[in-house]
Amino acid sequence: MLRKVRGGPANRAHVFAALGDETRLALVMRLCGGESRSISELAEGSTLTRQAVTKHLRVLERVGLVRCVRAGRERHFEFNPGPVGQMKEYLDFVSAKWDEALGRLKVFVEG
Amino acid sequence: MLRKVRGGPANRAHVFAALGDETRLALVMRLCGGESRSISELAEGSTLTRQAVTKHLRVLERVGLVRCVRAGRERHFEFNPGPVGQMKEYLDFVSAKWDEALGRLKVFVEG
DNA sequence: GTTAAATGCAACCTATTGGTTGCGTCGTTT
DNA sequence: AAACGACGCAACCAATAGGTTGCATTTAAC
Repeated sequence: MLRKVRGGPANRAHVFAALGDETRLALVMRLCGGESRSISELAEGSTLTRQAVTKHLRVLERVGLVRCVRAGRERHFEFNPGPVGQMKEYLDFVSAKWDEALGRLKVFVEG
Repeated sequence: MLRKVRGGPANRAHVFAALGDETRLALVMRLCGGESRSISELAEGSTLTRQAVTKHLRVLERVGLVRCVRAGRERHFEFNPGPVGQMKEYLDFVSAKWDEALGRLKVFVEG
């Protein structure tokens, strides 16, 4: 994935990297439905260990894609949409730059 | 990044993982401007070796974010917008599901 | 036909990932 | 207070990522 950046906040690459794993993608899919879940709940359906799921949740939490709130002896994780917006902004920028380039090419070809 | 999936086409996680690296993010930024560049050109501005840049380009190529066309003794890499669209679709789906959940919550709270 | 440039290929190295197991801790529950 | 449930922490492991170096190959240029 990514080398850890000492103390730095999550940059774009880290956010993309956080989604660059099937397990974490599946976790986000489950959590974006609105209901927050405990670690054990999230691990229950999976073939993975609870600790493995915990590690993935931490990765998602570091980049802000999920946040965790303590509830008694459980930790409930819920989706946080902020970074998704950031990613879309980046992708839109790339698309726009590409479309603009295509536009220039068209003008050039057509005279 | 991701364990290699034997023979399978690039799934969503692989595409996100491909952007989960600062160097590759920078490469995409340079290439989405429209002009295709050779490996040496792309390596020139970088602190990295040509071979390192080559490896990153292959990662981007595997998921379809760039494609390569041979031109004499050079290989020119150009941006390909397809996977960006796929990523946006996924992110839009997640956002929509989240907004829908918020909507249900609002209805529940307001009676 | 040499030479030089752009690239391919393979070996190698280190740090990180993704996963496990074992055990300690902290709240709940009875 | 004892037992159980959800969790944190640390050690450990195999595989991969990211990077390097060295050398062979192709192609352009002189």
